[in-house]
Amino acid sequence: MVKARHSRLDCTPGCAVEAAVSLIDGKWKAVILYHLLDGPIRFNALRRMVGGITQRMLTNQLRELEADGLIHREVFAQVPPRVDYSLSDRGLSLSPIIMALKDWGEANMDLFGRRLAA
Amino acid sequence: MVKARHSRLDCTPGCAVEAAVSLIDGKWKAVILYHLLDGPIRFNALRRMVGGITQRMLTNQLRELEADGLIHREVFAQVPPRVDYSLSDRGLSLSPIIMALKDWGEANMDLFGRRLAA
DNA sequence: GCCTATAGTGTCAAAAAGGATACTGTCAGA
DNA sequence: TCTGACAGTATCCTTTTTGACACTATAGGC
Repeated sequence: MVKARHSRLDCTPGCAVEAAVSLIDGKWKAVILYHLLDGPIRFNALRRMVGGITQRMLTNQLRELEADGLIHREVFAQVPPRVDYSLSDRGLSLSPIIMALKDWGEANMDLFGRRLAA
Repeated sequence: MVKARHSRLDCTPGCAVEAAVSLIDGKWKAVILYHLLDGPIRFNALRRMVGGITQRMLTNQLRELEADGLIHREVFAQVPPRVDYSLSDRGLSLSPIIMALKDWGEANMDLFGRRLAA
């Protein structure tokens, strides 16, 4: 039951674009999805991969992605807790977007201060 | 001379993704770029196409896109003023991203309240 | 003479996003 | 016994983004 976090779309042309960006905007979501492309991953592992994100933000973003039906959250009843995050089918269908972003970013690193090391 | 609006990229993997989204995030930029794919367009025509954007926001977003080297701004010395906006080569190279967003958005309109009319 | 369109700018305020820090409970290892 | 890892919460605060509204100058049409 996806809640209507995304309203106000009366759908001019270009609305589809707006709808899609609304799911991956913010500083972190696209990066999170990118790392999830490699397969299921635990909360703290993801946190280390993303780098620079606080626990609070990571939790927030993951919850929103889950609410939008893009990722799955699986809790293991273990005692050092374990939670795996993975892409749903819908999330996986975003991969053309994510990869396009990555390719463009790599090809245009010169726009930014530092260059990709290797 | 592109200014360093985009700093802090010490480049973990996934940084390319972060860099790319930083250029098209916000509620409007991707939509603006999408409409620019159809060719040069005047300020107010763009405003009408985007729909719901204020003058101030449109101006802001266009200036940022220009600063990032994604669009050109051509001023005609006429007296009802005329300014055309168009994609630069670099902006045009974003089209895979924009089209991927559009395609995904159209394919997943069911996530959002209303459906694309036709 | 008045209204409209053009492409903006300036100011103020509200809302959203993001960040810092401290806290939870349990178990394994030193 | 003390510490760290795990996956978070809760609270507070700052920064950024977005929106509302008013204002500019000039030319053409009525």
